Amino acid sequence: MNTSFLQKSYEGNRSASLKKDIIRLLVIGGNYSITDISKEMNTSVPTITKLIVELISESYVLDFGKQGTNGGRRPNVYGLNPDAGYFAGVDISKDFISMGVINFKGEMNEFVGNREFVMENTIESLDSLCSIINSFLNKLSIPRDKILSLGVNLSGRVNSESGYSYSFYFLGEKPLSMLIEERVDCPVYIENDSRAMTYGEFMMGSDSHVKNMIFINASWGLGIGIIMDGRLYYGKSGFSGEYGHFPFFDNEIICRCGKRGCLETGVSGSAIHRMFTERLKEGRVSMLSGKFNNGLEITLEDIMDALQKEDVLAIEIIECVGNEMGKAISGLINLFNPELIVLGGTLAAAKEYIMLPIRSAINKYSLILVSKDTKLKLSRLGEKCGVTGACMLVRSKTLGLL
Amino acid sequence: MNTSFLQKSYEGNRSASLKKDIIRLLVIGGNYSITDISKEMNTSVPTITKLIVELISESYVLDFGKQGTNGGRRPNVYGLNPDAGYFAGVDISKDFISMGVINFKGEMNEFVGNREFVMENTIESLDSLCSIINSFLNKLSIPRDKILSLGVNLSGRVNSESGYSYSFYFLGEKPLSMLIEERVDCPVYIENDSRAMTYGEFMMGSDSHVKNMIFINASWGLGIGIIMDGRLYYGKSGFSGEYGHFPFFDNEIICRCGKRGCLETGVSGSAIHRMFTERLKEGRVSMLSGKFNNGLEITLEDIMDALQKEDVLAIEIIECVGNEMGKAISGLINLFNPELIVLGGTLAAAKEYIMLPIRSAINKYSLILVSKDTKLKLSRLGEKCGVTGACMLVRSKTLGLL
DNA sequence: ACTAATTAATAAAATATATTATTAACTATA
DNA sequence: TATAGTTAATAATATATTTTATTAATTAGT
Repeated sequence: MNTSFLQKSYEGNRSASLKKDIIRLLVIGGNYSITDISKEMNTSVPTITKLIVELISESYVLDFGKQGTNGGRRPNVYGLNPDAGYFAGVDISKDFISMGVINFKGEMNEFVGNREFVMENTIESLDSLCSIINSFLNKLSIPRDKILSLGVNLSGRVNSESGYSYSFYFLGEKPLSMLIEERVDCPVYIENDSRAMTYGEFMMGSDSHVKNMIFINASWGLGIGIIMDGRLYYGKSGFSGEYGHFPFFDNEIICRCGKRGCLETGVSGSAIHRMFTERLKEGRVSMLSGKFNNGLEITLEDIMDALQKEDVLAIEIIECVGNEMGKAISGLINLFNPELIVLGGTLAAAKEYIMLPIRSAINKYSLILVSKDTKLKLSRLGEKCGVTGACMLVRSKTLGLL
Repeated sequence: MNTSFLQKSYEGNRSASLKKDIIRLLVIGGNYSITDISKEMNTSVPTITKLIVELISESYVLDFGKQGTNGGRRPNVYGLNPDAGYFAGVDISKDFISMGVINFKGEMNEFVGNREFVMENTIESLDSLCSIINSFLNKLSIPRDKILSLGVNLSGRVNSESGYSYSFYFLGEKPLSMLIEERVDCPVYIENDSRAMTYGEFMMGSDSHVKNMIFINASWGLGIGIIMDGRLYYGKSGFSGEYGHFPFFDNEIICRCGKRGCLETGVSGSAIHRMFTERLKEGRVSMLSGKFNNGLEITLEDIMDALQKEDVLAIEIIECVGNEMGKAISGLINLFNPELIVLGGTLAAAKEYIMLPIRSAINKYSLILVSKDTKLKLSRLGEKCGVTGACMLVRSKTLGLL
């Protein structure tokens, strides 16, 4: 009878579906009084009262006691029980992984950023990834069985529904999510990195009322995430947002996808890296010239560091890339008429060095009437964006809130 | 008590909201038995029975009697009453207007295609437009008060919520929808032409299960419409879909929007028209050379006619434009991972002449994994697309089904 | 400190909806 | 053409939900 709203099929079970709606409300809006929930959900106070009592007895919800008010009897406010369960997230990028855990309320309890890890398309690499995840989870003060699920971000084509990753860790028959599940012994959802970051920024961003936003993940590659009418957009197989492979340039640079002219070949961390080393080869000077001339590998992180130290070559290249990115963003504005565009990923660390040329290109290339609707911001979450998104998204998936 | 589900606010009125859901179901799926509706809506048979009886007494719904079955008692099937009301639609393009009327069931009763009309940004032009609409509506066999609303398609930036059109008929203080309403004495909704066409194709297309589709309106300009998760996408102010002004080319052609490099300058009817006349000026021959050399104006329609007659220059230019369009469509595929892309508008009449280069460019420029999800089709509705969309959309808006 | 006004929470009554049982209408098959 | 099996529609009953009334807790003003 008193089945958890998480379990079973609740098709046509109004009570369970209302409970889910309450959880959704608390996830998005924090704490609420019964009267507020009742108004928000167009459902009577006695019904909400009954459901809240049940949710408390199931320990998903806590009574946080009386709240201050502007006249009248003070209501009790209710919110999610932080300890009802935890959700872990892993963000895998080109050379690093980051991991974290959020509680039921969505607060991040643990975070490990940018641990070095080189991904290879082998079972061994997957084993090693999973043992890193396992040791992270075991070191937590949270009992292992309280971690309800794990979200894993990967770049490239990821079908989070089927659990298959096609660009990385495409290791044959079984879906990747199942392979990881077998190794970490906990439900696993995989997701495209840009989409997860988008969700993180959407849920944690200051503009929580925003219903139409585009997140730009400008890292080694370039991907975007799309929130439309308040929902994360996937597309037919979850491959939406591959803006990096938009045929944007008339150049002869071969993209890692095999095609040429991709936006990514001119607008991305890899593009900056290529341009920068090309210039060094041509004899341009930079504070990285020494390292380069000693035959050492220049990384994208080196370039971003140099930028912070006002390296002229880095500034110049970022400006150039920013201009093209602004042009590309103009296209998105004309296409989506979004309320908000958030720039995130590695390149977002360039802050105003990249935002300035972007803004000026938007003025140049987008329809003014359309672009004046659109706010452009830097990611609030920074390097935690990927993990936050992974955690938030896996919570929503687990609770069935999407 | 027995308030029509169309009127008043039905916030928190379950009965009215269920009625709307039934209407929505019948709009999308045609006729249903009570059992089917009950299953589809997760609501009990007695409840649905009660609501259907009410809807019949309100004359929105008709009992179409017994249906054949595969064993067991035959159910009565119910569907929309065609005569419950009518919806008119007007599609205004560069040089023509088309008008039509659908009944409550969505069947087109009347259609007048491509009546010549030159739109100007003046009150006089608007007066003349409205008198054309009025005489069309008055000539119908349908009593005027049975026409519940009128949908008007315009190209350019249209905010259908506020009723303002910013690109055409931007005539000052009052919203355009109100100006037309005053002249035709019937509720008016204005809409962007590409979006309306998209909705028409979405509702009438063969692939009715498709939840993610992109419609490409390739006419004098180039616009797209977006259906995501089964819903028509508007964006913040309803300006989404302005793909024609995506900064796509590195050319020096000034677009009608004032910017340069817009996709429209290379992929659109106007681009074909420009290229064609340029070639004629350069001395290239075509079956239109005679007309051109006599100093007569060559229209886009002339070129499309010549194409049908296998004019080599027309074929050549269409092929070239098709290739660029395919490149542009590849970008959309990578971005949206849609299930279906429909090509409509004037250029769709070029059929395989344009589809072939488009398909080949998609193979060249899109990610195979993504594009193999996507079917590409020509519009089923052809020249009726705009009016059909206007009618279907204004029905949905009036019935509150969006 | 008392009173009126305001809002919250609970209880009782009324209404709405769903479940189950029953009857009806039909198909397929012996 | 009878009969078992199947599905639909209706009736009766049970359950769920809302509405209204009542009580509780609080603030602001006198």
